[in-house]
Order: sequence, then structure tokens, then C-alpha cells
Amino acid sequence: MEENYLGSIFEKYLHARKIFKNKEVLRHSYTPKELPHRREQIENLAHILVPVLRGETPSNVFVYGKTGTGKTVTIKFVTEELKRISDKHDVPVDVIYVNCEIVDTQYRVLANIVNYFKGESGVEVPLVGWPTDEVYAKLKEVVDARERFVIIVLDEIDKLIKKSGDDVLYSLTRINSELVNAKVSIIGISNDLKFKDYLDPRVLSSLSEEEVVFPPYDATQLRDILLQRAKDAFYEDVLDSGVVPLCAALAAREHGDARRALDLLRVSGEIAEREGAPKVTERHVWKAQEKIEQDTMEEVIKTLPLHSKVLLYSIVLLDENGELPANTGDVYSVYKSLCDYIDLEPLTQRRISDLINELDMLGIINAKVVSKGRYGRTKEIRLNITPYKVKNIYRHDSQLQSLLTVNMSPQRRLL
DNA sequence: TGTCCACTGGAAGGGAGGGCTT
DNA sequence: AAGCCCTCCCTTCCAGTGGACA
Repeated sequence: MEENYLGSIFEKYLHARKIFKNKEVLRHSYTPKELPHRREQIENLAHILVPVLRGETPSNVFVYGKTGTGKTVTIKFVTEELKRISDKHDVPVDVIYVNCEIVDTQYRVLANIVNYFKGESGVEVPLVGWPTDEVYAKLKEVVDARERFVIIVLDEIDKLIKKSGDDVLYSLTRINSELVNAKVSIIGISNDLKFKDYLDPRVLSSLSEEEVVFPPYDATQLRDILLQRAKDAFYEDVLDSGVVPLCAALAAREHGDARRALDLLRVSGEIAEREGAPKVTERHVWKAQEKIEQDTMEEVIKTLPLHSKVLLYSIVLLDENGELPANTGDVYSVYKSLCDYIDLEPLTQRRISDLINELDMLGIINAKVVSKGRYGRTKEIRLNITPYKVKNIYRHDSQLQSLLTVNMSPQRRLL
């Protein structure tokens, strides 16, 4: 019996038509051979970088665009192409890619650059320990070891500035005056324009000698991108004709995010595959949309700090009691009882007020400031997710499991 | 028209923790 | 190791406020 059952699962998969030819093509990290609708940006960047081939230092570049507008992939594409051509003409070019979301301190950025050359110089900077000055001196030494062009790509540069200030940029943008052999130029990538305000004007003017803007894709452009990738990712005829347009339309709604579009297409395929369906249909796309949204929401809630989780649970309880929308005071009193229950020192109402705003920003709840006249000014708080989902997530959280057994009387007494 | 509620949200400052410097 | 500094999280204090109600 057991074997028959298992057997039938295997049979089902054996006979199901294969969906994916090459799933890698749909990953964010994949660099396609062609980038639709980015010709203008590619040409701009090429113009900016082309002096390298004549032995001149190219301008620094500042690249701006929202997430999923193809900034990183375009830069990678252009720099790889530049390297290919320059190799052919015997112009030594090194491109160093630094993701500042991960490498987010001055020290680590400099260390990363020095370590890029460790094969050649034999110098390796440890993760911590050296004074920053020394790393910088070492950097100059290894970079200047011979005549060459060094292009430093600082992706998510806004994160670096916000965390560590603009000292790194200050030193990197004027490093050329201290080098004899090598020339350095910088490509800064950001999805936040406001971060420029934090920059020293001298750094800013030096960094944005040239600027390249990546506007969001519209639905038609997203469709072209998806079609191009789908050709390599899926077997022929497994995609219903409505699938790609729907993925494109849904992603266009989310500020034209190509990453989101690719995720949708990939997850749709995965769902179809798991169902053993012969084709990917629009129904699978809707399911994928729901899954992605749920997954991100779940991830957000899971990584919430403890007090925010307890706070969220008090809103869940109020919801189950039919007492939403509630105001700050109500939520705070339930929160305090819950803290009491699990032996947690409660935060002050002032702090909770901020945490409520944070939950609102994350889209988990809605908090609107209203004035109830005689009855004061407060926030009106609503839940944006079903209580069931929250409980489900807390089920696996050892600190919060005990909350799941708590019920609330209509007088808001915990039972 | 004024009062007064139930907060809001700014400001200042404490303390823990982490990284850099000495 | 010790000192310093910065950042983050949080508390305390408080002036400010939109509008129902008298």
C-alpha cells in the first residue's frame, strides 16, 4: 500500500512534463547576454568609461535607480565588456565590485579592495585589527604596484554612507593624487537619492562627475525582459500566453521591479511543477503572487524584535475580540498584561507608540492619528494580516508559544 | 468660546554594546 | 587591556493639538 502510494508520486513526476530548462536564468544574480530597454544607460556608461582605452582616467559615476531597475546587472555587463576589450588592447583594468550592504564600514571596504589584490601582492588584511590608516596605506601600495586602471564599484553606497559616513568616499575620491602608476575611478550605485544630502559637497561633486539614471520599467518593458529570459528558462510551450503579461503587470504595479517580475515567473513555474501541471497558467501566477507576499510578510514578522512581537500579539487578541480599531491606550494595556504573563519587563508607552509606527511602516498594521475631540487624540489601530497567520508563525517561537494559550475576556482580562 | 481629553512626537540623556585606537 | 567614541534602544519630561462637548 505504502509502496503503491509512493510509487504513484514518483510516476506522477516521471510523466509530468518538465517545466524548467534552466532555472538559473531567472535568478537575480544571472547576467543575461542582452539587456532590453537599457541601451541608453549602457551607452552612457560606455562613453564614460571609454577613456580607459585611450589611457585616460574616466570620470567617477553615480548611478541611481529604484530596486529591480537593472543597475547592478547593467554595471556588471558594461564592466565585463570593458575588461574584455581592454584585455584585447593590453590595457590592464581591474574591476572591484563591493556590495556595501554587506561590506558596510570604512575599514571593511578598504580591506576588501586590498584583499582583491592578494593573489598578486600576497598581502591580506584581517577582518579586524589593523588601524584604518594602515589599511588605507596598504591599499595605496598594492593598487599602485603597477600601471593600471582600477574601477571600484560601490553597490548600495547609500547603506555605507548611512552607517559609516562619507570618510571612505572622501579618501577614495582623492586617492588619484597620491598614486603614481595606477588610476582609480569609482562607480557608486544607490537606490536612494536623498542620501546625497549626507555627503560632503566636495565628495558629492567628485562622485557625481557623471550621473546615470535608471528609470523603473513599465509593464511592456518588463514583458520583454521576461520573454527574453523565459526562452532560456522554460521548455517550449509550457507557458500559457497570459503568464508573462500577468507577471509583468503585477510587477509593474510594484514600482516596475524586474526582480519581482522574475521571482513571480520563477515561483509560478515552481508551483506548476509541484502540482505536476503540464503548463504554467495564470492561476499559478496568482498563487505565486500570494506566496511571495506571504513569505515576505512571514519573514518580516519572524525577525521582529521581541517587544514588537508581543505588541503585535496584543493587537491580534484585540482583533479576535472584535475590538479593532483600538487606540494606543487599549493596545498598551493589553501589551502590559501580556508582558506580565510571560514575565517580561514592559516598555514605556512612549516607546510602544514608536513601535506601533514601525509596525505600520512595515505594513503589518494600520495606524492612523485621529482626534476624538473630547475623548482625546490617539492612533486608530487596525490589523493588516489575519490573526491565524500571526499565531502560526509564533507557534515555532519558543519565547512566544505560551502566548498562544492566552485568551481575553470582554473586559480585557487575560484568561 | 473655551475646556480638556488622550494622546502625539520632539528633545535630551542614560546605558549597553561594538569597533577603533592607544 | 583599557579608553574612547559612536550607534542603538530606551526612558523621562513635556509642550502641543484636533475636535466633541458644556
